[in-house]
Amino acid sequence: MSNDDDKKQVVEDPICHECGSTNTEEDHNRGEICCVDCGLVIDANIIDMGKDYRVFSDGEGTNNERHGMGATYTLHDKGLSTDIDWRNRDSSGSPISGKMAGVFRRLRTQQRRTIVKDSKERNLVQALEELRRLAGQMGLPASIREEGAYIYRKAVDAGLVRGRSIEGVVAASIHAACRLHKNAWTLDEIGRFSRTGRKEIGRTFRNIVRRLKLPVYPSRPEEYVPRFCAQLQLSPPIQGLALRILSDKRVVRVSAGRGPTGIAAAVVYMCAMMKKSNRTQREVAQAAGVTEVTIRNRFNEICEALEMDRSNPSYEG
DNA sequence: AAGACGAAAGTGGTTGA
DNA sequence: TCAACAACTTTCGTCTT
Repeated sequence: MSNDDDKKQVVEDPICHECGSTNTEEDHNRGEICCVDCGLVIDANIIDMGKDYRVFSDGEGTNNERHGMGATYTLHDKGLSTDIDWRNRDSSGSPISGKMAGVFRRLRTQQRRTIVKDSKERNLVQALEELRRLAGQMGLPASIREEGAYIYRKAVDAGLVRGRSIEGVVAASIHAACRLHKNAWTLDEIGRFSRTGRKEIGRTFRNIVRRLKLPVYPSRPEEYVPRFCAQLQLSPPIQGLALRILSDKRVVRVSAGRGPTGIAAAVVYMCAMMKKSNRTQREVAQAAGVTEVTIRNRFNEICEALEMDRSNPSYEG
């Protein structure tokens, strides 16, 4: 892999959760991404990567590109502290003298001691390491990692880590970040990657949401569909059909008060059937982390709401 | 034999007094 | 704090393909 590939930021095209449109627009004044078709705000608090047009001295303002990486919450010092290279070379690449090498060795030691200055910093270094690992295994985008790291810092400031494991609070922060970014993962799914169990993550998550007053809303079935389809190796048209059915008013009405994963699982099961890519209830249940009974119940309710033939469902909406 | 079906009892979280 | 409640799970016998 080339160095360029390494640095290239992977940004997924934003998709509207409301109408499924990819026709979106970034508004840097308000820091929002909006759907052009239906006006839904898809993402808020986006970062403006553009030039800085302020002028501080003569001659500036013509080339005010920002240099170096931006500040990030995923590094304990936000990536803003000084780095001293481990190679004993000067800027042109030639070796430095033995005397200077000694000076730099001592500087590096001092630097290490100043970067991690107290127990809170040490905690943060360890926690953000765990956060990177967890987010990496889950394949989360940078925006959710940042949000997770930000929430973790807030949790530390609010004294919510005391008496709980770092892993648990990190997992709960990730869960909260996913929910805020409308990309919900179940506690079970996260628990699979974390040393902490579902119950502890859930408890900590509720605590964090309450104490930090995070605007977390109940997750929606749509958020689970892409992952369930991927796990079951179902084609994009099946995923699209599932999303269309989920947005049907009759389905929304009959889903009220029900677990979103069960709804998503039933609709995915149904769409696989419609497109002749049948999956068994057990397969879908396993992918969604619900039981076959739940899928059956939701499936029956949705069929009834859409007036479908249960043994041969079809949909034109 | 595998998958689907549905009844009945058990479990864990939420709500409201 | 506790009981009531709804959603979901577990278990199991039966039916269908």
